[in-house]
Amino acid sequence: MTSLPSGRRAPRGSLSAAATRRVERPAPLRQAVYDALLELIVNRTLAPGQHLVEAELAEYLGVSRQPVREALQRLQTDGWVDLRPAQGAFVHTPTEEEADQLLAVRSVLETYSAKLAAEHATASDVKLLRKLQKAGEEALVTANVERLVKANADLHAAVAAIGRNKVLSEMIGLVDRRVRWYYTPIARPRSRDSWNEHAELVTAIADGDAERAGEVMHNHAEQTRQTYHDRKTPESSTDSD
Amino acid sequence: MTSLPSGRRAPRGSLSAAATRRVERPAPLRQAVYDALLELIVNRTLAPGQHLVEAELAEYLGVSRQPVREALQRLQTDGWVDLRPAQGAFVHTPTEEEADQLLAVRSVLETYSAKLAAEHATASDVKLLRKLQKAGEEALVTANVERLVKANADLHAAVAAIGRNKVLSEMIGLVDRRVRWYYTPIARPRSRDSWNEHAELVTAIADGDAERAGEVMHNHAEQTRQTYHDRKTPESSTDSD
DNA sequence: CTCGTCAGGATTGCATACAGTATACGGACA
DNA sequence: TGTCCGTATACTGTATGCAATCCTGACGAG
Repeated sequence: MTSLPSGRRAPRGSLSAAATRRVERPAPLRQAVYDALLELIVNRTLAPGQHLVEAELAEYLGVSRQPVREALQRLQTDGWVDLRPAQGAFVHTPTEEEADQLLAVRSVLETYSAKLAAEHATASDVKLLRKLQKAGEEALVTANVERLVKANADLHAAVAAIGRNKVLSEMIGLVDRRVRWYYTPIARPRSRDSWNEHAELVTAIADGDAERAGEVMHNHAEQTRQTYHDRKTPESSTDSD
Repeated sequence: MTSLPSGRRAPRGSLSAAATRRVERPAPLRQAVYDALLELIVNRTLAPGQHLVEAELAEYLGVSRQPVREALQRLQTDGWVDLRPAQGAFVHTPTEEEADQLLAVRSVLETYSAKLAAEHATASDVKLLRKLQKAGEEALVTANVERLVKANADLHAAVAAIGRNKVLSEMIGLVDRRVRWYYTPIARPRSRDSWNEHAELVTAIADGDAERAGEVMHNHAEQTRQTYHDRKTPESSTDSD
């Protein structure tokens, strides 16, 4: 290290360039492991209820047990796995009840988020929303499931971000990801309606109409909840919410 | 270990005694460490911004670094410490902005919680609430800060539990603890008002009036938020919310 | 006097080793 | 044949060791 060019320093330029966020930190291994395991859980490679053996995961990922354990810790507090003392980690099995409760909480948080967004939205914020809305519509016509899901997530995340409440944003992010995990594989015959509602939402936010934005989002979320309950017909389809 | 009386077995008697919950599991050390550290943070023994050195904590608690690390992981995801890669753990320093955002989220969650409670409350639930309310009133007249804080936390937790939404309860628990951490040491000149509002709340819940319960709780939470903002007079006092 | 460079100590991140506990299997006895 | 018990195995929980990285402060050049 004695003769290495000190490449860790921030690039030259005015200090105001700090808008580019912090310098890239060494990226701890546990974070990578967390992401990897989460991906495996969400895409069902690791099935709900499955017993996760630390040693196996460690070998599979090419690391030692230590970072795996730390990742499992976080996965537990985020609700993705259950950690039973002296027995190990199990992929969380969502119950009917829990899914509904989660959808209810999501509804409340998203409604508030929409209100805040309507109060804070700037011109460029609206522009971004319109762009995301457009991306969603396009994904809709091409029937690209992958893109639909992503577009939906992006839009909701953008609304949360506009609200300027970081605590709320993080919470919504967490809840939304779990909702998608429960909900996506089951039923989604309402992508068309969903994006119409999104359009309404964006309009309300653009108008700065907090009351209406909250109302629209509330209905939007409750529709999703309803759809979840009505799914006794395992009709395949692609919802984006 | 071969000749020890098998003292871990459940006491003799009918199996139906299982109502006493599960057998005490080996109680992982990390949990104890988590609780210990959280206590130290909440009571300000570990000051905000302070650098937490793993080795020191380990020695202080009489364990190795491993369980300390795992506890720190959880403390991070719960928002109590910041874990900077390759630098270590620092007690989280709450900003003005963050505290307000947290209070806002709390308001939303608690409002919903109150509505649910009004819809689900049984006779025995109401009885419990009345008991907790009474405990609070007593703590109020004896001006016992410790008991006041606890009584308040108990009441809110009970309301959340009555709502029968576990996801919501957990979230409220998390948020409330952090709110108390930020808020308690600063200003609390409204214990009297606070408990009057509690009384109103309990009544609304007992009547099964969801609309009103939500309204009361909303005002209650917003009052707290307001008080937080108005505290430019660091007048010592004892709030319970 | 300011800035760049570099050694030294301290601390984290990861890997490995050991001990304790839970589950599974197999044999003995009623 | 069914039940109970003892042993074996597998896995988790905890402890320790080592390398990489970061921060501090001092020294020297401009």
